[in-house]
Amino acid sequence: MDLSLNQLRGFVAVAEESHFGRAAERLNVTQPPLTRQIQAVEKAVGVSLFDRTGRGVRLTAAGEVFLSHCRRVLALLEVAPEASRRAAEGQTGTLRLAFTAVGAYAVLAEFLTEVNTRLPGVSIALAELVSEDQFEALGNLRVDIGLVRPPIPPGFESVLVHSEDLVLAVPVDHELEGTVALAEVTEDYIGYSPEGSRYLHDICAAMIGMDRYVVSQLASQVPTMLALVRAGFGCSLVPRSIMAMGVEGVRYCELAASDAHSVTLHACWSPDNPNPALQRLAETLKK
Amino acid sequence: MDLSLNQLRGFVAVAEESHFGRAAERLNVTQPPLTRQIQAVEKAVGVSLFDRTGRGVRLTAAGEVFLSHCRRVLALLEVAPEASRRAAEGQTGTLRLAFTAVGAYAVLAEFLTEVNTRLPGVSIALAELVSEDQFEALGNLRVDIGLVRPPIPPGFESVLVHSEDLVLAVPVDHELEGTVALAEVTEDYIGYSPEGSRYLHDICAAMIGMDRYVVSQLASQVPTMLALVRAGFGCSLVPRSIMAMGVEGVRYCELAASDAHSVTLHACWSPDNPNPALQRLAETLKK
DNA sequence: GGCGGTTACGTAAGGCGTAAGAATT
DNA sequence: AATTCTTACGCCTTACGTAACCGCC
Repeated sequence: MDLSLNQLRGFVAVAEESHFGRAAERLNVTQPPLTRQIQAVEKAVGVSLFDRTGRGVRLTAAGEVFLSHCRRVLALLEVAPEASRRAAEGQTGTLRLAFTAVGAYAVLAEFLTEVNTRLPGVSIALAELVSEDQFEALGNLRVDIGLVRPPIPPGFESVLVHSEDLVLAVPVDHELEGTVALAEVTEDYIGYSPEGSRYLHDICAAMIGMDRYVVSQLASQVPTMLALVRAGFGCSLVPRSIMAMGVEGVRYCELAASDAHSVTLHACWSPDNPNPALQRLAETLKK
Repeated sequence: MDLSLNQLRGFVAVAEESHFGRAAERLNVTQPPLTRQIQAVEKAVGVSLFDRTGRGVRLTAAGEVFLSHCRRVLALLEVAPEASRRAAEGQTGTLRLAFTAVGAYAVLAEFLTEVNTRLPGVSIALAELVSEDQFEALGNLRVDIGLVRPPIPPGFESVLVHSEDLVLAVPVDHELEGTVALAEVTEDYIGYSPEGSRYLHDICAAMIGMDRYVVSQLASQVPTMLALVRAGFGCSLVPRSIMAMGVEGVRYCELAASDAHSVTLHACWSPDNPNPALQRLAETLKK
């Protein structure tokens, strides 16, 4: 023998009314079904849940406990469909967001507040991944959306999230000042790793030329690069937003208009991803 | 249309197996019922809970949310009978305990640990009531057990919880010392209220005689009485356990054996009270 | 063509309502 | 005698299983 929700509802009604007749009226049924339901529940639970007092009934201690369980069960079932529908519409749920360390600094905070505004109620799970891993995770649906730099492989959708130009990071005691042309620079360049930061590596290499770009160190983490700049190993081209990091011992020079080059960051996702929260976000992002 | 527990169980099985066939096998049914159950659930919830992928199925975001609700519902129902049975056996639940302010000091802490030891898992709700209100509350079943002083009205069960003799509280600078006889005392006595502390009032009045007992003040709260003793309004007979309060400006004299009188405190309850925790406690107390 | 999910139909079980019964006040 | 819960019985709804059917790799 097994419990049914009807039996539970009957039990709750009788418990709240302390009276089979009134409970039956409330449920729009006759008394006999209620009697049978309560009997079945008591048999299933194994203890008596009511004291029959002659003029009405009264919950036993076991009945009190069972009642609180029933209330929670019924309340959960009450809200479950609504909660599921909200999840289906992307108004709730979880969005798994990946970003690159270098890209994160410029826009992550802003992007998070943006998402929070557009998708209130959706919680966000963060993961720092290099671009290569991001595309794999996006394809496997282990991540819903990524903040990546170009090039974006075929089969993904994306929108431009941020664009900024590059500035020249030099040691504080460097002789160059103000707006500089790349031709004026005589030092080596600290380069980006062609694996970890393919996009920035390629752009910088194109701007400078590989002959001067291949240097003592190839780094992919911007803090590491700035530390090398500070230590006098050379200078480096970094996204403007990095200036906000305020690294001691390093200052930044604007590039002449002819040398200026902007780098972009894109939000990227798989169109196959069924996460409604993503779908909702994608719709608003594409506008 | 309404949800049923069978449908929920079917949904959970399919969700966990990602496969109608395996889920059916696990539930010892054939596939068609599962199809119908899932369809009914999806219709009731109003959204699609699975993506049918051709080789198996996959939960949608809404399905994930609904699944977690179902799991909680089923888990609650799983434990509900056991929890109710434990409550019926008095192994869990709530015991409402009343006590008098004057009686509480001697034994309440000890009695609480006693109850806690005998009835682990039972939580205790405390209420301070004067004896008169206690008996009413015990009769109305608003309280399960009370710590009262005699006399105990008919229709209640009780056991002796504590017995102690009375000592004489005098101001620190009083001339009497050591063991004293009541005849040696020349001061007035601070008396107990015949309403609030009937038992102590009657005993003290009998020990001392009403002529010397009727004094400037009638108090029922022991701290008040001790304050009056300290202020020099007289002396007072108090239960020995009050000595542990360590009231400044008051000291205590033993009474001569001929004058010694013990006062008792009883745990008292209604035999009609259906609270299983009380029944269990009563059984162990009576031994 | 096989695997996996869906639809159709017959049968059996479960639950409701009406009516009559038992117990307590 | 009246109120309240319980039991008995007939009917209907619901839900299962078997069998046949679609859709996709």
